[in-house]
Amino acid sequence: MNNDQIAIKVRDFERRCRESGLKMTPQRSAVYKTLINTDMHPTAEDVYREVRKEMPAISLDTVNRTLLTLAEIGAAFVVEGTGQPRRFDGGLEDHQHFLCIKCGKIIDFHHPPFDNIQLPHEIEGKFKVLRKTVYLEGLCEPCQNQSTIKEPVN
Amino acid sequence: MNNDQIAIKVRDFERRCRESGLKMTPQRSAVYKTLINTDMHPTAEDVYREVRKEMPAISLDTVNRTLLTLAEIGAAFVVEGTGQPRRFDGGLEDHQHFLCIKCGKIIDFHHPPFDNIQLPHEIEGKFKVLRKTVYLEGLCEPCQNQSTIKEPVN
DNA sequence: ATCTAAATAGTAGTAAACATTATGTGATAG
DNA sequence: CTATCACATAATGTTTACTACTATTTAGAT
Repeated sequence: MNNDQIAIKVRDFERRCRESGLKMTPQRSAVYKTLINTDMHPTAEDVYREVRKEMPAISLDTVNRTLLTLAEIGAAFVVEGTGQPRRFDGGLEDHQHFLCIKCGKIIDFHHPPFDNIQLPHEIEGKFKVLRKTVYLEGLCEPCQNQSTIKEPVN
Repeated sequence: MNNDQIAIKVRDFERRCRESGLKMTPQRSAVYKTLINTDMHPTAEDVYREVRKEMPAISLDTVNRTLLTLAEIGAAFVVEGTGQPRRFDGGLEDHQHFLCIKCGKIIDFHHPPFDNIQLPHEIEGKFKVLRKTVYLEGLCEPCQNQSTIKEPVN
Protein backbone atom coordinates (compact mmCIF):
# COMPACT_ATOMS: atom_id res chain seq x y z
CA MET A 1 0.00 0.00 0.00
CA ASN A 2 1.46 3.36 -1.01
CA ASN A 3 1.43 6.60 0.92
CA ASP A 4 -1.49 8.09 -0.97
CA GLN A 5 -3.71 5.13 -0.31
CA ILE A 6 -2.79 5.23 3.34
CA ALA A 7 -3.50 8.94 3.54
CA ILE A 8 -6.93 8.37 2.02
CA LYS A 9 -7.72 5.60 4.45
CA VAL A 10 -6.55 7.66 7.39
CA ARG A 11 -8.72 10.59 6.33
CA ASP A 12 -11.61 8.18 5.97
CA PHE A 13 -10.91 6.88 9.40
CA GLU A 14 -10.84 10.34 10.87
CA ARG A 15 -14.21 11.08 9.38
CA ARG A 16 -15.54 7.83 10.80
CA CYS A 17 -14.26 8.77 14.24
CA ARG A 18 -15.96 12.14 14.15
CA GLU A 19 -19.17 10.51 13.03
CA SER A 20 -18.98 8.16 15.98
CA GLY A 21 -18.28 11.05 18.33
CA LEU A 22 -14.72 10.00 19.00
CA LYS A 23 -11.93 12.46 19.41
CA MET A 24 -9.04 12.42 17.01
CA THR A 25 -5.83 11.81 18.84
CA PRO A 26 -2.38 11.28 17.41
CA GLN A 27 -2.34 7.87 19.10
CA ARG A 28 -5.47 6.78 17.29
CA SER A 29 -4.13 7.84 13.93
CA ALA A 30 -0.82 6.16 14.59
CA VAL A 31 -2.40 2.90 15.70
CA TYR A 32 -4.75 2.86 12.75
CA LYS A 33 -2.00 3.66 10.31
CA THR A 34 0.13 0.90 11.71
CA LEU A 35 -2.69 -1.60 11.54
CA ILE A 36 -3.58 -1.03 7.92
CA ASN A 37 0.06 -0.93 6.98
CA THR A 38 0.45 -4.61 7.68
CA ASP A 39 -1.12 -7.43 5.74
CA MET A 40 -0.73 -9.71 8.70
CA HIS A 41 -3.03 -10.09 11.64
CA PRO A 42 -1.18 -8.46 14.45
CA THR A 43 -1.81 -8.76 18.13
CA ALA A 44 -1.99 -5.63 20.26
CA GLU A 45 1.58 -6.39 21.24
CA ASP A 46 2.66 -6.51 17.59
CA VAL A 47 1.06 -3.18 16.84
CA TYR A 48 2.56 -1.77 19.99
CA ARG A 49 6.08 -2.73 18.95
CA GLU A 50 5.57 -1.23 15.53
CA VAL A 51 3.86 1.98 16.50
CA ARG A 52 6.48 2.80 19.10
CA LYS A 53 8.92 3.44 16.30
CA GLU A 54 6.97 6.57 15.50
CA MET A 55 5.54 7.31 18.90
CA PRO A 56 7.82 5.93 21.60
CA ALA A 57 5.75 7.16 24.51
CA ILE A 58 2.54 5.32 23.63
CA SER A 59 1.43 2.66 26.09
CA LEU A 60 0.43 -0.90 25.32
CA ASP A 61 -2.83 -0.32 27.08
CA THR A 62 -3.68 2.53 24.75
CA VAL A 63 -2.85 0.42 21.73
CA ASN A 64 -5.05 -2.38 22.92
CA ARG A 65 -7.90 -0.10 23.86
CA THR A 66 -7.62 1.75 20.59
CA LEU A 67 -7.72 -1.42 18.57
CA LEU A 68 -10.86 -2.46 20.39
CA THR A 69 -12.33 0.94 19.68
CA LEU A 70 -11.52 0.54 16.00
CA ALA A 71 -13.38 -2.76 16.04
CA GLU A 72 -16.36 -1.08 17.70
CA ILE A 73 -16.73 1.59 15.08
CA GLY A 74 -16.12 -0.87 12.28
CA ALA A 75 -12.74 0.46 11.20
CA ALA A 76 -11.16 -2.91 11.91
CA PHE A 77 -12.25 -6.20 13.34
CA VAL A 78 -11.14 -8.90 15.67
CA VAL A 79 -10.20 -12.04 13.83
CA GLU A 80 -12.61 -14.81 14.67
CA GLY A 81 -11.45 -17.30 17.21
CA THR A 82 -9.01 -15.07 19.01
CA GLY A 83 -8.92 -13.25 22.28
CA GLN A 84 -11.13 -15.50 24.32
CA PRO A 85 -10.30 -18.35 26.61
CA ARG A 86 -10.44 -21.58 24.72
CA ARG A 87 -13.86 -23.17 24.69
CA PHE A 88 -14.81 -26.72 23.88
CA ASP A 89 -17.73 -28.40 22.21
CA GLY A 90 -18.54 -32.07 22.56
CA GLY A 91 -21.39 -31.97 20.07
CA LEU A 92 -20.05 -33.51 16.89
CA GLU A 93 -23.25 -33.24 14.92
CA ASP A 94 -23.24 -30.65 12.17
CA HIS A 95 -23.99 -27.21 13.50
CA GLN A 96 -22.84 -23.65 13.28
CA HIS A 97 -22.06 -21.01 15.84
CA PHE A 98 -23.26 -17.54 16.56
CA LEU A 99 -21.12 -15.52 18.95
CA CYS A 100 -22.61 -12.63 20.87
CA ILE A 101 -19.86 -10.07 21.00
CA LYS A 102 -21.40 -8.44 24.02
CA CYS A 103 -22.04 -11.22 26.50
CA GLY A 104 -19.74 -13.77 24.89
CA LYS A 105 -22.44 -16.40 24.68
CA ILE A 106 -22.03 -18.92 21.87
CA ILE A 107 -25.29 -20.08 20.41
CA ASP A 108 -25.58 -23.18 18.27
CA PHE A 109 -27.75 -23.19 15.23
CA HIS A 110 -28.13 -25.57 12.38
CA HIS A 111 -28.79 -24.57 8.82
CA PRO A 112 -28.30 -27.65 6.64
CA PRO A 113 -27.17 -25.72 3.56
CA PHE A 114 -24.13 -24.67 5.59
CA ASP A 115 -23.11 -28.25 6.27
CA ASN A 116 -21.36 -28.82 3.01
CA ILE A 117 -19.56 -25.74 1.91
CA GLN A 118 -17.83 -26.08 -1.42
CA LEU A 119 -14.32 -24.75 -1.26
CA PRO A 120 -12.45 -23.42 -4.25
CA HIS A 121 -9.80 -25.74 -5.64
CA GLU A 122 -6.85 -23.56 -4.80
CA ILE A 123 -7.75 -23.97 -1.14
CA GLU A 124 -8.38 -27.70 -1.18
CA GLY A 125 -5.14 -28.17 -3.03
CA LYS A 126 -2.96 -26.07 -0.80
CA PHE A 127 -4.30 -26.67 2.68
CA LYS A 128 -5.50 -29.63 4.63
CA VAL A 129 -8.89 -28.34 5.73
CA LEU A 130 -10.03 -29.98 8.95
CA ARG A 131 -12.97 -27.77 9.68
CA LYS A 132 -15.06 -25.42 7.64
CA THR A 133 -17.99 -23.54 8.99
CA VAL A 134 -20.13 -20.48 8.66
CA TYR A 135 -19.45 -18.21 11.55
CA LEU A 136 -21.67 -15.41 12.74
CA GLU A 137 -21.09 -12.57 15.13
CA GLY A 138 -23.49 -10.05 16.51
CA LEU A 139 -25.86 -9.43 19.36
CA CYS A 140 -28.09 -12.07 20.88
CA GLU A 141 -31.67 -11.30 21.79
CA PRO A 142 -31.16 -10.23 25.40
CA CYS A 143 -28.18 -8.06 24.49
CA GLN A 144 -30.02 -6.17 21.79
CA ASN A 145 -32.12 -4.52 24.44
CA GLN A 146 -29.85 -4.18 27.43
CA SER A 147 -27.36 -1.46 26.90
CA THR A 148 -24.92 -1.64 29.75
CA ILE A 149 -25.35 -4.71 31.93
CA LYS A 150 -23.12 -7.58 30.99
CA GLU A 151 -24.63 -11.05 31.07
CA PRO A 152 -22.73 -14.01 32.45
CA VAL A 153 -21.07 -16.17 29.81
CA ASN A 154 -22.88 -19.46 29.27
CA MET B 1 -29.20 -36.49 26.88
CA ASN B 2 -30.18 -39.61 28.81
CA ASN B 3 -27.91 -42.08 30.54
CA ASP B 4 -28.05 -44.64 27.75
CA GLN B 5 -27.00 -42.14 25.14
CA ILE B 6 -24.17 -41.00 27.34
CA ALA B 7 -23.06 -44.57 27.94
CA ILE B 8 -22.98 -45.18 24.21
CA LYS B 9 -20.96 -42.06 23.59
CA VAL B 10 -18.53 -42.94 26.35
CA ARG B 11 -18.03 -46.43 24.93
CA ASP B 12 -17.50 -44.87 21.54
CA PHE B 13 -14.99 -42.53 23.05
CA GLU B 14 -13.11 -45.35 24.73
CA ARG B 15 -12.86 -47.19 21.46
CA ARG B 16 -11.61 -44.04 19.81
CA CYS B 17 -8.94 -43.66 22.48
CA ARG B 18 -7.70 -47.20 22.00
CA GLU B 19 -7.57 -46.70 18.28
CA SER B 20 -5.44 -43.63 18.80
CA GLY B 21 -3.17 -45.45 21.20
CA LEU B 22 -4.32 -43.50 24.22
CA LYS B 23 -4.73 -45.02 27.63
CA MET B 24 -8.13 -45.02 29.25
CA THR B 25 -7.98 -43.17 32.53
CA PRO B 26 -10.83 -42.37 34.87
CA GLN B 27 -9.94 -38.71 34.43
CA ARG B 28 -10.41 -38.91 30.68
CA SER B 29 -13.77 -40.58 31.00
CA ALA B 30 -14.90 -38.08 33.58
CA VAL B 31 -13.81 -35.08 31.53
CA TYR B 32 -15.42 -36.45 28.42
CA LYS B 33 -18.65 -37.29 30.21
CA THR B 34 -18.79 -33.83 31.68
CA LEU B 35 -18.16 -32.19 28.35
CA ILE B 36 -20.89 -34.00 26.45
CA ASN B 37 -23.27 -33.57 29.32
CA THR B 38 -23.49 -29.86 28.70
CA ASP B 39 -24.99 -28.17 25.69
CA MET B 40 -22.97 -25.09 26.41
CA HIS B 41 -19.44 -24.33 25.34
CA PRO B 42 -17.40 -24.59 28.48
CA THR B 43 -13.89 -23.38 29.07
CA ALA B 44 -11.38 -25.71 30.70
CA GLU B 45 -12.14 -23.89 33.92
CA ASP B 46 -15.86 -24.59 33.56
CA VAL B 47 -15.29 -28.27 32.98
CA TYR B 48 -12.88 -28.34 35.89
CA ARG B 49 -15.46 -26.92 38.28
CA GLU B 50 -18.04 -29.43 37.10
CA VAL B 51 -15.92 -32.55 37.00
CA ARG B 52 -14.56 -31.96 40.49
CA LYS B 53 -17.97 -32.77 41.86
CA GLU B 54 -17.33 -36.36 40.88
CA MET B 55 -13.56 -36.40 41.07
CA PRO B 56 -12.34 -33.83 43.56
CA ALA B 57 -8.65 -34.61 43.16
CA ILE B 58 -8.43 -33.91 39.46
CA SER B 59 -6.22 -31.00 38.49
CA LEU B 60 -7.07 -28.14 36.19
CA ASP B 61 -4.02 -28.93 34.16
CA THR B 62 -5.28 -32.42 33.50
CA VAL B 63 -8.68 -31.15 32.48
CA ASN B 64 -7.17 -28.69 30.06
CA ARG B 65 -4.73 -31.20 28.65
CA THR B 66 -7.44 -33.80 28.33
CA LEU B 67 -9.76 -31.45 26.49
CA LEU B 68 -7.00 -30.66 24.04
CA THR B 69 -6.40 -34.38 23.61
CA LEU B 70 -10.08 -34.90 22.90
CA ALA B 71 -9.86 -32.25 20.23
CA GLU B 72 -6.83 -33.96 18.73
CA ILE B 73 -8.51 -37.32 18.35
CA GLY B 74 -11.70 -35.73 17.08
CA ALA B 75 -13.86 -36.51 20.10
CA ALA B 76 -14.52 -32.83 20.64
CA PHE B 77 -13.44 -29.60 19.12
CA VAL B 78 -12.33 -26.17 20.05
CA VAL B 79 -14.89 -23.57 19.20
CA GLU B 80 -14.27 -20.00 18.27
CA GLY B 81 -12.01 -18.88 21.02
CA THR B 82 -8.74 -20.66 20.53
CA GLY B 83 -6.89 -19.33 23.52
CA GLN B 84 -4.68 -17.14 21.42
CA PRO B 85 -4.11 -13.47 22.00
CA ARG B 86 -6.60 -11.31 20.24
CA ARG B 87 -5.63 -10.48 16.69
CA PHE B 88 -6.83 -7.63 14.55
CA ASP B 89 -7.47 -7.12 10.91
CA GLY B 90 -7.58 -3.74 9.28
CA GLY B 91 -8.33 -5.09 5.84
CA LEU B 92 -11.97 -4.29 5.39
CA GLU B 93 -12.25 -5.67 1.89
CA ASP B 94 -14.20 -8.91 1.69
CA HIS B 95 -12.08 -11.87 2.53
CA GLN B 96 -12.13 -15.04 4.54
CA HIS B 97 -9.70 -16.62 6.97
CA PHE B 98 -7.92 -19.90 7.18
CA LEU B 99 -6.32 -20.69 10.54
CA CYS B 100 -3.50 -23.18 10.76
CA ILE B 101 -4.13 -24.94 14.04
CA LYS B 102 -0.52 -25.95 14.29
CA CYS B 103 1.52 -22.83 13.71
CA GLY B 104 -1.31 -20.39 14.39
CA LYS B 105 -0.85 -18.56 11.13
CA ILE B 106 -3.94 -16.86 9.75
CA ILE B 107 -4.10 -16.86 6.00
CA ASP B 108 -6.45 -14.60 4.05
CA PHE B 109 -8.21 -15.87 1.02
CA HIS B 110 -11.02 -14.53 -1.04
CA HIS B 111 -13.72 -16.63 -2.60
CA PRO B 112 -16.43 -14.26 -3.88
CA PRO B 113 -19.31 -16.73 -3.40
CA PHE B 114 -18.61 -16.51 0.33
CA ASP B 115 -19.11 -12.77 0.41
CA ASN B 116 -22.86 -12.84 0.56
CA ILE B 117 -24.05 -15.69 2.68
CA GLN B 118 -27.80 -16.04 2.88
CA LEU B 119 -28.93 -16.60 6.42
CA PRO B 120 -32.10 -18.42 7.37
CA HIS B 121 -34.91 -16.19 8.55
CA GLU B 122 -35.02 -17.48 12.11
CA ILE B 123 -31.48 -16.18 12.55
CA GLU B 124 -32.01 -12.80 10.95
CA GLY B 125 -35.12 -12.36 13.04
CA LYS B 126 -33.63 -13.33 16.39
CA PHE B 127 -30.13 -11.93 16.26
CA LYS B 128 -28.53 -8.77 15.09
CA VAL B 129 -25.85 -10.20 12.82
CA LEU B 130 -22.89 -7.88 12.48
CA ARG B 131 -20.52 -10.22 10.75
CA LYS B 132 -20.88 -13.43 8.79
CA THR B 133 -18.07 -15.33 7.23
CA VAL B 134 -16.82 -18.71 6.20
CA TYR B 135 -14.09 -19.82 8.51
CA LEU B 136 -11.62 -22.58 7.84
CA GLU B 137 -9.23 -24.46 10.08
CA GLY B 138 -6.59 -26.96 9.23
CA LEU B 139 -2.95 -27.28 8.36
CA CYS B 140 -1.08 -24.91 6.14
CA GLU B 141 1.37 -26.20 3.58
CA PRO B 142 4.53 -26.22 5.70
CA CYS B 143 2.72 -27.80 8.65
CA GLN B 144 1.19 -30.67 6.71
CA ASN B 145 4.43 -32.58 6.68
CA GLN B 146 5.19 -32.42 10.36
CA SER B 147 2.27 -34.22 12.02
CA THR B 148 2.62 -34.92 15.72
CA ILE B 149 -0.67 -36.69 16.20
CA LYS B 150 -0.25 -40.42 16.55
CA GLU B 151 -1.67 -42.41 13.67
CA PRO B 152 -4.34 -45.01 14.41
CA VAL B 153 -2.97 -48.51 14.94
CA ASN B 154 -4.10 -51.01 12.34
C1' DA C 1 2.80 -60.01 38.91
C1' DT C 2 6.04 -57.04 36.77
C1' DC C 3 7.55 -53.56 33.82
C1' DT C 4 7.47 -49.38 31.04
C1' DA C 5 5.76 -45.64 28.79
C1' DA C 6 2.20 -42.55 29.44
C1' DA C 7 -0.71 -39.78 32.33
C1' DT C 8 -1.56 -37.13 36.42
C1' DA C 9 -1.12 -33.82 40.48
C1' DG C 10 1.03 -30.15 42.18
C1' DT C 11 3.50 -26.17 41.69
C1' DA C 12 5.44 -22.41 39.54
C1' DG C 13 5.99 -19.26 35.79
C1' DT C 14 4.53 -16.42 31.77
C1' DA C 15 1.71 -13.52 29.25
C1' DA C 16 -2.61 -11.39 27.87
C1' DA C 17 -6.56 -8.89 29.25
C1' DC C 18 -8.62 -5.87 32.31
C1' DA C 19 -9.23 -2.32 36.13
C1' DT C 20 -7.95 1.83 38.37
C1' DT C 21 -6.38 6.44 38.93
C1' DA C 22 -4.06 10.59 38.10
C1' DT C 23 -2.74 13.35 34.38
C1' DG C 24 -3.20 15.23 29.89
C1' DT C 25 -5.58 16.84 25.71
C1' DG C 26 -9.04 17.57 21.78
C1' DA C 27 -13.18 19.90 20.69
C1' DT C 28 -16.52 23.19 21.62
C1' DA C 29 -18.63 27.47 23.25
C1' DG C 30 -18.00 31.88 24.88
C1' DC D 1 -8.08 33.15 21.73
C1' DT D 2 -8.82 30.82 25.99
C1' DA D 3 -11.47 28.42 29.30
C1' DT D 4 -13.83 24.41 30.16
C1' DC D 5 -15.01 19.64 30.36
C1' DA D 6 -15.58 15.25 28.87
C1' DC D 7 -12.87 12.04 26.83
C1' DA D 8 -8.33 9.83 26.18
C1' DT D 9 -3.89 8.40 27.79
C1' DA D 10 0.00 6.58 30.70
C1' DA D 11 1.34 4.08 34.39
C1' DT D 12 0.65 0.63 37.47
C1' DG D 13 -1.36 -3.23 39.52
C1' DT D 14 -4.49 -7.31 39.41
C1' DT D 15 -6.64 -11.18 37.51
C1' DT D 16 -6.89 -14.99 34.68
C1' DA D 17 -5.71 -18.28 31.06
C1' DC D 18 -2.23 -21.00 29.53
C1' DT D 19 2.06 -23.47 29.68
C1' DA D 20 6.26 -25.64 31.75
C1' DC D 21 8.32 -28.65 34.88
C1' DT D 22 8.96 -32.54 38.04
C1' DA D 23 7.91 -36.22 41.01
C1' DT D 24 4.57 -39.68 41.41
C1' DT D 25 1.14 -42.80 39.87
C1' DT D 26 -1.12 -45.82 36.75
C1' DA D 27 -2.89 -48.26 32.46
C1' DG D 28 -1.86 -51.72 29.48
C1' DA D 29 1.23 -55.16 27.73
C1' DT D 30 4.01 -59.16 28.61
